[in-house]
Amino acid sequence: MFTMSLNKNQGSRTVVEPVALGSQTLSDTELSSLTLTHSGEQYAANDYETLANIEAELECMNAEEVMTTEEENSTIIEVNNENDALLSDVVLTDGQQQEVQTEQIIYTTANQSSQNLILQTKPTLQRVPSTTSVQIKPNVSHTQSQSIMIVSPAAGGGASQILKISHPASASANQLQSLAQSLITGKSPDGNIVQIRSTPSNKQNIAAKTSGNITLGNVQNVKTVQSVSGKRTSHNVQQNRNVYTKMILTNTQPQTGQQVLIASSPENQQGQTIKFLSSGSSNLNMNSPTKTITFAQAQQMGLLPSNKVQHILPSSQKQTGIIVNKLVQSTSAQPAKLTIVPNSAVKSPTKILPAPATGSTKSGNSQTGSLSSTSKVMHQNPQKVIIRQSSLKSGVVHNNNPIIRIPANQTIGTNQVHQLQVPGRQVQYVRLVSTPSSGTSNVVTVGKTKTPTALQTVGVTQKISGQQQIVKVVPLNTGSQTLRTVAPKSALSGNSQRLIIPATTQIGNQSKNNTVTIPASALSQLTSGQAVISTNSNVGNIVVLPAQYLQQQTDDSKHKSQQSTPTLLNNSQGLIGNSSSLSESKMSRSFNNSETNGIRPRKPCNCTKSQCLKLYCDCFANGEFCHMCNCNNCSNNLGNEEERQRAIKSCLERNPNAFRPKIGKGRDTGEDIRRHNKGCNCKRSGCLKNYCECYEAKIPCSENCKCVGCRNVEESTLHKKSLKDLAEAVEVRTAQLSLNKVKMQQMSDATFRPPAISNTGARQPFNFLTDKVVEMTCQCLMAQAEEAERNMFDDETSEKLIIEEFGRCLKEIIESAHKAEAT
DNA sequence: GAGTTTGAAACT
DNA sequence: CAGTTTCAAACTC
Repeated sequence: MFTMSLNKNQGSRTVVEPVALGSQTLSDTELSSLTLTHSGEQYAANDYETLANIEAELECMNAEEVMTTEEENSTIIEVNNENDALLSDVVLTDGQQQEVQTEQIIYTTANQSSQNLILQTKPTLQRVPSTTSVQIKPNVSHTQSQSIMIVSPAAGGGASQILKISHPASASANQLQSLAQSLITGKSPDGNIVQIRSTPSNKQNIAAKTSGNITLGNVQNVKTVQSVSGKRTSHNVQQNRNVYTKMILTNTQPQTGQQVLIASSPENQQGQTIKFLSSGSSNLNMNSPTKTITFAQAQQMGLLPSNKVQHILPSSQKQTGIIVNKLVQSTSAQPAKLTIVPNSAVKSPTKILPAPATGSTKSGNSQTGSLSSTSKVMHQNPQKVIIRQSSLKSGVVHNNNPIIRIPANQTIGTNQVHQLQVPGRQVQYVRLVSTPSSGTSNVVTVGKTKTPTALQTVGVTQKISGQQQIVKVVPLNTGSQTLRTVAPKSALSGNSQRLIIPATTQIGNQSKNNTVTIPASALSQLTSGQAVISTNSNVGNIVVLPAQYLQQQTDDSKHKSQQSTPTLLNNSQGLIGNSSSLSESKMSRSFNNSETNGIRPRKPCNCTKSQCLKLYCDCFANGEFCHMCNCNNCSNNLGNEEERQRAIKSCLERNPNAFRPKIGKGRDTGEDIRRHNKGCNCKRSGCLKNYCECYEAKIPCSENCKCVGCRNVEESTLHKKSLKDLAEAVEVRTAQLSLNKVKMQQMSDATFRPPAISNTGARQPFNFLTDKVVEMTCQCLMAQAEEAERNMFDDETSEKLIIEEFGRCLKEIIESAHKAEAT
């Protein structure tokens, strides 16, 4: 495992920690001797430097997608808060999110056969990234190839570069760094391979000077290199063979139908990042991209801010799809696993929606991606990627959207994999499709389970390539678990295997096997005849499912879920989410347990007429597929994807922000107060019942609201408002009384009218309640209210004073009446 | 659990 | 954009 630390707060300062690569410790000087080879050719590191000198300015690929300063936080890396041990190896010190240059680093953990290191830097407000120094410490022994992946936004361009470097197991940290510095090859928007050289001024000195450090920040100098045949750029580092250097530069234009992995944060999108990694090296089994939603699609769906998305195109054009977070896989065919470690303090719900039907989705042979929102460090064969989300303010609930990362697995044929992330939403879904021809594909979904549950295993049988594979489904929960096999719901015809997996779930204890974790919400897919495909060819295919799913499976499929809901809640994986979303808040109320455990954060819907394809349906509104709901005629599932896509499109046409969280931060003041973006419109509930979305979200009504008689105000404002409300109420009441009086008078005129003068000839008291008297009375009450406000009296005292004033007014009226009568 | 109330979403 | 209708959740009994 590599360990690196990044200190954002102090600009470029590099935090270096002792690193051990595998069992070996490499000296800094080893770096200089490192050479790169490509296709049998050997290149010295300097050669690549020379290549890097080919200057061509690569326009910022995502020029239009520059981060806006409006967003304060970026959500790029998810951090697993459960596994501190895991994080211990990964040291990421990012300080304030809103700081100038924030960079995030993602790196993978090494496994036996390969080590992967992913470094990710995050673009921030400033266009010129500061230098980021990363120190890498390999401390895990390994056998074969190792890779380093560096993802960093281009300076100011918003484009992300991904550098993948495969290196020999024996490579030292310095060597790795040197590789990273020496050559970065990417793909420009026009399809050219580009090389990016960091800090050109110190090319030769980089290795020595920055020994132990990788500078990612200055990617400003992008060099375009002529397209390599096959547009693949990979280099073997000759030093111990098995070393590859690969750099992939993100491209914002998914022109060729390539799909883009999208990660976005709903509210605070500042640092949203989309990463796509594709295997460029033939030596690496990364040929197949995983299809994801296109960028435009994501934007269309409102899931992805247009100015904050970055994509990385696969280096190979053959690949029609983009592999997201695809790790370099060694030829050992070991399954790659992606682990997303959610930021500890902040849970960011993420949703993945199927791409709109209109979006072109090419699919080709690709490896299915694996998505995991959380995972523990695995020491097993599967490669792992740990993605850590930084930049979220810890302890503060945000609307920040988590990032969806999908490790590449094989997906073959026309199957499509769509990923969408809905900001502020609680559940991430990944649909993985693999064709039978592909043999195996790893589908990894991560569900996070905090509460240990009994281990249950479900076996899903499916035929792939005429061969029946069994997928073992085990509960996410860690701890000793017993597996049991459950008969698959239905045999799947080979080509259309689908899995929808909530990204928020986390991989539980997968250390022992190649396991796939499937959140409960994804189970519905299985029940509908869809199967989870295990991609691991050589290892037992294991799919981890929530325990409750097993129950569901064993039960009649008709049972829709209210039964299972409680169980689900208990075992449910924690939502990584943004507490700011309305849905989340709903969830928190209704499913407190699930909030943290959360597989199924929300209540099942009960839609009957909307087919769950309108925003009436909470599931749909949250970008989730219905699962274990009580709805009738539900079309919010993969089986009706086209229809669903149309519905999504329709909703977005009506409201481009339809799928964005309703609750966000107040922007005016910058205060960290959640508020309803649209505001409520309550009239009768006083905003004190759950009918009110503000109240439901446990936030006070704001100026955005158009509610009437609102009582859902902040404590501080309650006092003032109560007085004003009281005065207003008096005024309204007075007006009503006046109106009633008029009406009464009219009625009296028509029917019964008490004599204005009593039998004694005296004037009746009510005749003294003229409009002027009422008005004067109201003025007195208002004056009293204002005075009480000035005096800062508490509500009770103020009300008392006003009432007393009212009594005094009445008394005066009566006295006046008596006087008039007397005269 | 049926019926009512409520307000957002959808529709006109 | 306002008014009305539809819808599903919240609420009441």
